[in-house]
Amino acid sequence: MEDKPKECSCIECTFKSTPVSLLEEKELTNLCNSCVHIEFKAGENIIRQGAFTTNIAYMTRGLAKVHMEGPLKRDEIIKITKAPAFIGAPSVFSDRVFHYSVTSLTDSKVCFIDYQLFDKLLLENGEFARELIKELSADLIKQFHSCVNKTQKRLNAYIAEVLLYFAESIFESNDFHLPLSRNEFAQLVGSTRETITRVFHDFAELQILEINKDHLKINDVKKLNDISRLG
Amino acid sequence: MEDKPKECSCIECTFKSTPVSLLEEKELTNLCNSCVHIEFKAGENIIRQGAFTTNIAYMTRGLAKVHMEGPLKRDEIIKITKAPAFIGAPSVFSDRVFHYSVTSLTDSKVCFIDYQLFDKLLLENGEFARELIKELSADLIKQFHSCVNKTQKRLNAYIAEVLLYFAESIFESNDFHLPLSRNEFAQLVGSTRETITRVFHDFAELQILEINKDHLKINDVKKLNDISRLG
DNA sequence: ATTAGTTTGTGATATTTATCACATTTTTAT
DNA sequence: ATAAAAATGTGATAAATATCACAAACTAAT
Repeated sequence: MEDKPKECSCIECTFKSTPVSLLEEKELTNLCNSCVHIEFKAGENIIRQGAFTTNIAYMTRGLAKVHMEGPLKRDEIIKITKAPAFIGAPSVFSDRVFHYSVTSLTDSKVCFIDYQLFDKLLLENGEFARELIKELSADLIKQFHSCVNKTQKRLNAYIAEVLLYFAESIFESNDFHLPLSRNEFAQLVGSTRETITRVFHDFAELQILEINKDHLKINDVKKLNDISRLG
Repeated sequence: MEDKPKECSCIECTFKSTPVSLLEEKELTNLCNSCVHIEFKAGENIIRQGAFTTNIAYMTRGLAKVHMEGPLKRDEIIKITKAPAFIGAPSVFSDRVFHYSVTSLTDSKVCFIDYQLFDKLLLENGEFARELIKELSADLIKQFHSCVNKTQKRLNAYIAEVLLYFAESIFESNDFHLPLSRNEFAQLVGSTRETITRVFHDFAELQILEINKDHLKINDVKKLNDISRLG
């Protein structure tokens, strides 16, 4: 182990994620020296459900789907994650077995950090630990919300919500390329490919949406919002 | 602040919860001196959605429902929590506003801990922080699972799963008093009062369940399990 | 004990969404 | 460029569950 950072992109991470920005220089150096950066192409599997792990995976670039094989052996997408994010955190901290898969939706970059070191950071740097607690807490609450909304809303309302999520939180634009197939979108909202087709067409007919393959343009955010809230 | 514990039930907590058991004696003493124990009767509201908070709520005895008003203004029950548990943790750590309500289902006891002190413990005691991270992580994964199962299974299968959960995890007996009304049970599984009645009767007809008001007896765990896994 | 309020049960019906079958389009590989 | 494979669109139909309306049972209060 060396005592100063080599050419290592961990330094850049500092500006991207609150937890990492709290590390002291020496800690960051250690982090740099015991992590591996790997690039993934769109569609590649980053984390595989059922695998045992001793690494913390920190996605520094790209978009990924977090998905899980359900009891009926069909895949459900739990959420869409945008870098930067600790994509494997809850699994590593609970029992070291991944309970879900993560697959990249765009080209992406993931930094695998040795768990031993990470654990040491947690023990020694309270602020780092606190930030991680904050992130996990926020994730948990988001999860509560999306589960409640999915359960309570009718399908077109939940689809409207997810479309707005893509526009607002993922792409920050009302005009974007949906990084999911119709089938994957169905897995995300708990429906089927055919029904997604139909709802998208309904939205297009109502002049809310313009659809061209995977290119979506939300023309009427207000109406989509109304559907999301009331429909 | 005094420097030795008064008659304070925090000491007992040590044996109940991993995070608390990691505290040093002095830390535990401080905890004792800055927390308030409150008892709740069955049905009383412990945490109210929308309220601002500066306390960590630690339930030391009893059973509670964690519930949330959904977008259609109907209540959904997110989960059933059994003491000991940090019932408000994720909300306090993210933005200090409760995103859900917690209502006791049995008589229960809750310890409200000042957030300032709690935060200090987190910063100074890395192992305590790590345990909290573990708990939050495990909660998040449980949440993923229940959301996927609820989405993917048909209703009777998910109801079977929830009944088994009560038997195995909450009461550790196949013979118990359901602490929820039909309507609440419906809110937990995402259905309606009427449908719960019908499914319970179906299970009774199949000799799987004996029902007498809120007293349930699971006669055929194996069959209920089959329904949960495949149905 | 009687009444009022709440919870539960039950049948008829409506609604939503899945499923199935097949056509069409798009993508990928040769 | 062509064939094969994968993804998408579309109508007809089926299945699951919600909704509605009302009856019955239970609970709590006077």
